[in-house]
Amino acid sequence: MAEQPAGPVLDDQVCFALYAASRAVTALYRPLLDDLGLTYPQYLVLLALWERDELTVKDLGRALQLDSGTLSPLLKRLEKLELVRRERRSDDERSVLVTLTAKGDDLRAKAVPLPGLVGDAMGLDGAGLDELRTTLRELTDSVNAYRAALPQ
Amino acid sequence: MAEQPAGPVLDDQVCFALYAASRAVTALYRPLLDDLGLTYPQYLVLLALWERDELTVKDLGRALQLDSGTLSPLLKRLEKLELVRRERRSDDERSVLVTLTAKGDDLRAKAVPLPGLVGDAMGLDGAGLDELRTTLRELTDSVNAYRAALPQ
DNA sequence: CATAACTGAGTTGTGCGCAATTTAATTTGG
DNA sequence: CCAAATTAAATTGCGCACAACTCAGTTATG
Repeated sequence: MAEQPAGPVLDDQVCFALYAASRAVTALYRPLLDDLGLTYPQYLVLLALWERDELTVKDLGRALQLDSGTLSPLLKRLEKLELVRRERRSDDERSVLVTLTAKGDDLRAKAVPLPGLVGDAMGLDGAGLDELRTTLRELTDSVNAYRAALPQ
Repeated sequence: MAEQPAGPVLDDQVCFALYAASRAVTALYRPLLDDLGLTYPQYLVLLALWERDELTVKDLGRALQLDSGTLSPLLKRLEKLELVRRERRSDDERSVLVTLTAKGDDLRAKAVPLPGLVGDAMGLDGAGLDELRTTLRELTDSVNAYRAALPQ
């Protein structure tokens, strides 16, 4: 019998592998996004807006799984960078519509090469990436369903 | 031909799937760790210490891929909770040895059920978890090698 | 129509992550 | 042996994440 620590082991944990992988990928994006003057979460917000201009803070929160406590200050910074505009909806003054400025729209072209570069660095072929993305999405859905079932 | 946004799409990105999965798993751990009075990164530090007491800050940084800017204040909080002790090494006063207190050691027993619970919530069987962990570790290594090759 | 319930943003406070800098201790080279 | 280079922690500053709370606007109900 091998020695066996009387508890969980760091390197056995899928949760740690996820945590480490996520931070490694973000760290790879960092110098690339620096050239665009963006952080990684800001880049994700712009990804959502490039896909469809005119999203409310609530829409962005649903797409990125982030709440207003994270998004409100982040969007203020993007507004200060003149990449997005924020305005209350006239038909429902509770909602804030976020739209791209011309400057924000222009940034899209500079972002096009990023996913390819990062995909290469991951050391997986197209099929491997597809499979990993599918597995991760199923895992996320499963975990979130489990979470929703737990609390009061 | 379907419409195609002239740029990267959020839901196509493996990087976003990683980011979302990592946060979902951390969020599942949160209420469980609340019962132990720990945050997720604090739990990771204790995982490393349960495996082998007596690690320097540098050792912990290597194991968790975190720098002293993150670890120093985190370890101070663990010390204030009386879960770890910190002391300079007598043979090299630059290094700080982190060791478990009895209270920190006792917490291990309460942490034993956590990985099983979280594994269940992920909706993967043992083989699926093994494969995912292997894929993620290879991805992390590949990305970090790529990063090391880039800068000055 | 009044008021209670709900909804969407924003604010506050805490704890990461990480770059950049500082300080002290050790090692190396001349 | 001493100055320069290296190393290990700690500190500072910024931007997330997220819980808890506030506030204004909207909807539902009696």
